Amino acid sequence: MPQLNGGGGDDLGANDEMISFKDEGEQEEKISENVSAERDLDDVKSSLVNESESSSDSEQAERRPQTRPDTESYEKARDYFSEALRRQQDGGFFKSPHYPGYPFLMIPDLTNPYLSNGSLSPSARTSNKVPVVQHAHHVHPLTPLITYSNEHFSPGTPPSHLSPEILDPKTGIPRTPHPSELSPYYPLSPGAVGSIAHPLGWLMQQQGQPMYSIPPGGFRHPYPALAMNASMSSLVSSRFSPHMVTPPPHGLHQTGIPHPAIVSPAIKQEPSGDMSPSMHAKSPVPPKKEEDKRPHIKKPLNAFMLYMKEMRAKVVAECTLKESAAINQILGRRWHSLSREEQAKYYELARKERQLHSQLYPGWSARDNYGKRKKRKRDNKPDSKPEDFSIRSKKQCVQYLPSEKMCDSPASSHGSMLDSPATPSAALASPAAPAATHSEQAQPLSLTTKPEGRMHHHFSLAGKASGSTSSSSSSSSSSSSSQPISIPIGTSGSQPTTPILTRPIPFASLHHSMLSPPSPFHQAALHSHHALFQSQPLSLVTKPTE
DNA sequence: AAGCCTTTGAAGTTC
DNA sequence: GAACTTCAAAGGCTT
Repeated sequence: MPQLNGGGGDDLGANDEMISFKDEGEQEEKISENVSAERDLDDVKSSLVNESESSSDSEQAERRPQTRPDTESYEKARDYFSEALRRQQDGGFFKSPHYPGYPFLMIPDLTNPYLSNGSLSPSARTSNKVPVVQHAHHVHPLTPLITYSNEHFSPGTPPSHLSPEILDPKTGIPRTPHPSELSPYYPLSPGAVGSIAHPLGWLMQQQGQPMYSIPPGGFRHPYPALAMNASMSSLVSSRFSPHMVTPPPHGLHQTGIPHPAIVSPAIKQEPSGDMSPSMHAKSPVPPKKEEDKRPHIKKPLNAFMLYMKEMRAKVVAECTLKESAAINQILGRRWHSLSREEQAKYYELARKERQLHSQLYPGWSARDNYGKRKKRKRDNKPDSKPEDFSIRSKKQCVQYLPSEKMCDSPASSHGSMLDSPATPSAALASPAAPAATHSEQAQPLSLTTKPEGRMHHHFSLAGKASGSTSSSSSSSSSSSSSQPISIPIGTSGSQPTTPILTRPIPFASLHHSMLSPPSPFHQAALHSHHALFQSQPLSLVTKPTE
């Protein structure tokens, strides 16, 4: 699969673009971004502090220790990360790649690829926690889009693009590199497969982790029948394991390489790490098991998810905050503050992901996962009135921004929309994907339309939707998603914060601005606007701005 | 142990 | 077709 390294195809261009290093200006941007991140963090932190303050002292006493266990390792990792950052800023050897983490160059994933499915390690959750910072710690600063090009890897291995075949570390037999080896995004499961020299093997070894194995005889493309172009193969390498593709009649799939997008329910129940690798290698899906036992094929990640995956470690490394919810808020804001070009890259990646996913799992549909996740029922009164919201939600919201600022709020919304890969570039971002779906077409604009829609949802929630028990969760999520700037305070339980609010962003104007590329002036204004916003605390909303 | 929280986006379902 | 819902990641927190 030589093309993995840029064998050509339209992907290459995109990949090249994506793996290109940032220039000086971008470096500066990064730095300032870090600064703004600090502010973001401060915002969130302050909200957390407030939250803590609302809690009893004893609660705080109990909580703090809980967040300390990793402190030491975290500090170390942080130091390491800082060092890496410093190097980046020095413009030296370690320069920040455009997509430091993408595709999915998350070390934790490496060590626990599909840990989530429990196939490899004792506890996905546990194993995932500590390394949060280890991303920074172990992600080689020179590892950009591995998926698209692994040439940045393997300090000790010759770049595969130099030779289509690589030697099997075990057998010494030349073989074609398996996609999985090329991209750590979807790291192989050490337990599932023996030990192959992963491009990040040096890292793995560094951690004392087992290397990935390959089946005797080396790798072969598991799905020869699967038509794949260069772009696909590159993605396949990272994200979608062939497992779920039409089951190979003769077991080529028996490489047993777990795919990140696949989670076997059965396996999930089996957290023990003593599961024999062969078990996975043989057949991830017991023939007898049916529907419910079918491996769970995850949805392809959307642009934001890709962005989050890549940036999470960075944000986490920048602060001591580890709560994903808080981190996600920051990331959400950052996402909106990204330039449309930057977002466009992620949209493009997401588009490819979807494309690849659809080709790998032709029969798969999001419907397959629909309603599978068990939701804890909450005691929201089905017949609660809209007003009940404020009453029901014990959490309070802090107003972070002057009310008038809320209007253009920013960073999150306003700016984002303007900066987001709006149409024109949207075309660039998610260009007429082959068979572009309606959703795809609306994709870049969704940023704009969503808030409105959700607002709707929110209001209706109070009225109609509130009736559904399951809606509580989603509603909370939805409502809050429409106002990422609102942070709940107070802890009383997990009652969803239902800050209703929203950013009164004139849809029409937003839409308009999205339809027409921002002028340089506009851009400049936006940037200053972002700067302003970012220097401001989160804005709040406790009540629906009906 | 399972689910919540939190984010955006895609795609599902419902009306 | 609009509105609403679910899931994707992640990890601390809650139930």
